[in-house]
Amino acid sequence: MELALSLGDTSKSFTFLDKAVTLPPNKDPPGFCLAPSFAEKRSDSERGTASGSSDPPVQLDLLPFSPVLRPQQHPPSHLRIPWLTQACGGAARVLDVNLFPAATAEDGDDGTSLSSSPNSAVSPFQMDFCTRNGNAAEFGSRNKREQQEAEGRASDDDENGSTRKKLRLSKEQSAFLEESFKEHTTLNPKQKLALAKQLNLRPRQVEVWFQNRRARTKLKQTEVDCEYLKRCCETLTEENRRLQKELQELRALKSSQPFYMQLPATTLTMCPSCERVATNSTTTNQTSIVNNNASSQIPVELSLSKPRILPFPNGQVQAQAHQIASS
DNA sequence: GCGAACTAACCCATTACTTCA
DNA sequence: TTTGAAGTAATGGGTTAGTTC
Repeated sequence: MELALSLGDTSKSFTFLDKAVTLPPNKDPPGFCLAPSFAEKRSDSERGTASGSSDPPVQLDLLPFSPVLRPQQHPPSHLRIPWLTQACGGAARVLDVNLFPAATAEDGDDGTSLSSSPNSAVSPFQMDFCTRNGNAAEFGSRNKREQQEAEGRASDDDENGSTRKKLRLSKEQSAFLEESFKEHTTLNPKQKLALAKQLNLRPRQVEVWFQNRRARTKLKQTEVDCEYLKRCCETLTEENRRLQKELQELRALKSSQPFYMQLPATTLTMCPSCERVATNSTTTNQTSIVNNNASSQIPVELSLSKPRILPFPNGQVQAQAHQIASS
């Protein structure tokens, strides 16, 4: 897979709940957005809204774009991200929480209730597909095993937990969570509950999925960074090798041409008219002229950079060189 | 105002399980 | 059929910040 890392301002396009998503309509999604930086702790207010971070985000573009759902194409009509549905003017309808008796009874392991809050983000969701009592067939392409898992999920959850059951999320669930993650990498409690309800999962599962997803994102970012630093290191090593070689050559040149040794100057320039070399000392701020008649070498700048011919910077220096040479 | 206790949310390392070559 | 690697859901501990007393 080809990876491309781009740094830029991306988070502004992605808002939460109250603003539309500004994905280009006929263009591929902007890739894999990493914002905010996971190296930083967020304040609780930021956690609560999952937006409004003033820190410039880091965008990681993973190419080719992973085959996750696009808002225009996916998810299917029965799987709408609540905030997207609301923002994009989808056919959202008021959710009657009484449709989810099992959910209100269960309501997740975090002990929060979502049934009665008038401000709950749950209410305007389009909830066409499933309820907590496990009508797993509505996930469409879910296979038999997944259906069995979904049907047995509630009972498994209520067991004493002696054995750790690992439930595989269905493709639709994963895609839906992925799409949500693209919009915001953290969830507030209401969003978490809403997602859990829509996906027929426990809030804890949604929470864990987002945690693991953030961890995977960070891991990918680390790999990209590592690769980038590796290339930087290789480039610098090569550059260092080249400079060392150049330094050796210059030292050899100096030893074979002793007159260079007398020069405190770091810059040698040649007067194009008299063909004399002028040295511009940076330490003494004094210009001296060396007769170049017997020398066949080109004037060079004695530095650790690539040697190059130096023109006289201006006529004043050239006149000064003439003056010193003639005196 | 200050600090201890509590809580919630998160990150991180790790485990446990599933899938696939 | 077996097996090891990779992927990932889940767990537990630690940290941080907000709230309450």
